[in-house]
Amino acid sequence: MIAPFASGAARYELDVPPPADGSTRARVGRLTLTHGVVETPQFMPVGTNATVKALSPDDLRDAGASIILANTYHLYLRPGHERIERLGGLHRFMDWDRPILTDSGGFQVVSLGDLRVVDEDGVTFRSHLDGSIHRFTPEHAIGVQEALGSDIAVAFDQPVYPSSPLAVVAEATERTHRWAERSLAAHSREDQALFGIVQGGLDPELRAASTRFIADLPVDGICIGGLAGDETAQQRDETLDVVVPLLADDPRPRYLMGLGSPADLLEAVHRGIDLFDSVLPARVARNGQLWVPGGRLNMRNQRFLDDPEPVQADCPCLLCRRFSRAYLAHLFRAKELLAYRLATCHNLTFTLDFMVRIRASIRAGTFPATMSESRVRAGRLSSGEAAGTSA
RNA sequence: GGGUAGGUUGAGCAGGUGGUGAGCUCCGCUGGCUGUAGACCAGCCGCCUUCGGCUGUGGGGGUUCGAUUCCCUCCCUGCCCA
Repeated sequence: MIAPFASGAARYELDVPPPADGSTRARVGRLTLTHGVVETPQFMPVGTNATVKALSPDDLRDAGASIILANTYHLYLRPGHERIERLGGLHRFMDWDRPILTDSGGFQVVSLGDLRVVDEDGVTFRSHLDGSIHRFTPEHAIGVQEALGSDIAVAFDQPVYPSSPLAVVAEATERTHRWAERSLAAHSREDQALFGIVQGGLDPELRAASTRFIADLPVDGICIGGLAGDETAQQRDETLDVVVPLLADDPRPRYLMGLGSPADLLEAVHRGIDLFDSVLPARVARNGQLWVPGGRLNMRNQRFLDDPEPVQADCPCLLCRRFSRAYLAHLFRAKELLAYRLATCHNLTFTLDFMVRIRASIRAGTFPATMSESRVRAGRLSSGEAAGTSA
């Protein structure tokens, strides 16, 4: 049994450790933060601009969100972290009183592409909003996050696409390590946890080295970055099978950054991941794709125009309680704003309920077998492939 | 009734003054989206047997080797005047 982890701003306890038979690395835990408790495995909806697009805080709560993610880079540029601090901090600003994790802005180093230049000290980039020039260093990224007042800050890192050449991955990974140390040194806020990020691309040795390096730091949690990119599912699984076993006796939560499809969540929980975030359920919802047990519905398809049934009969979300598929299909065609809210409510409710069922299954000692419905959909969890047997 | 401007693929248009009109935007159809520059992007969107072929510029007729273009006539629509 792993001893609980505790720092000034975070405490992590395992309610259900992974089974001794090695059939799965899945576990249930409780992460206690300044603004509340997060049960793991858990999914964090992404609210980049201090809002989960299309939803109110009440909608988020109704969907079952216990922690959300916000973005350092975006809030620094607009409205400005100092303004948010003056206005009482991020929680008060967006009226969300549960935990918030802020991503450091490292991901934007990749996603903004040509707008930035990386050097050893930090990143110089052009604002995507007005073209003005800005600079982020590990110290600055931490300073912004402390001003925002999130429950969890994340070290400034330099992710690269998984398919990048090994030399590129190696350089970015080593720089990420130096930046993690600087992030840690710069961090001072007692009521805010700090997570470090493992990089290393798809190379097993780089990944292992990065895992050891980050795990040796006194951070409050271990992020696994650089995935959810252009890698295959198998490459992702193999990478997790390198990282997680090295953390087997580590008492801190493991956070896989950027993954969010039901199949991906299931697979990664099986391989020992505790926390997730992704824009996927919210983004695909806005684009008309609704997640239901056993598959997905594209509400733009004309077959839904006369469909009086709810999207998912047993779903407690605002959409499914009160409206038909036909109504939602109409709203999407008319580009009515309610479409985006209702669809996002549903997909986040679905995703967060999926995590509830995963936790229940782990508690019952039947994971992943009782998730068989999803298992068929995932098509990847075979009995001979149990995580622990090969690790 | 007179005058005038028009009639182009579901809608709205562009273009075309005798030498091969399938171009655009909507609408529509189908995919995609994973630490959010994303209520977005991509493909298709006359017909067929689709690396090609056929049809198509309001209807009919005429001139011509060749007509969306020139001529005649008819129909329809907007506006102005009676």
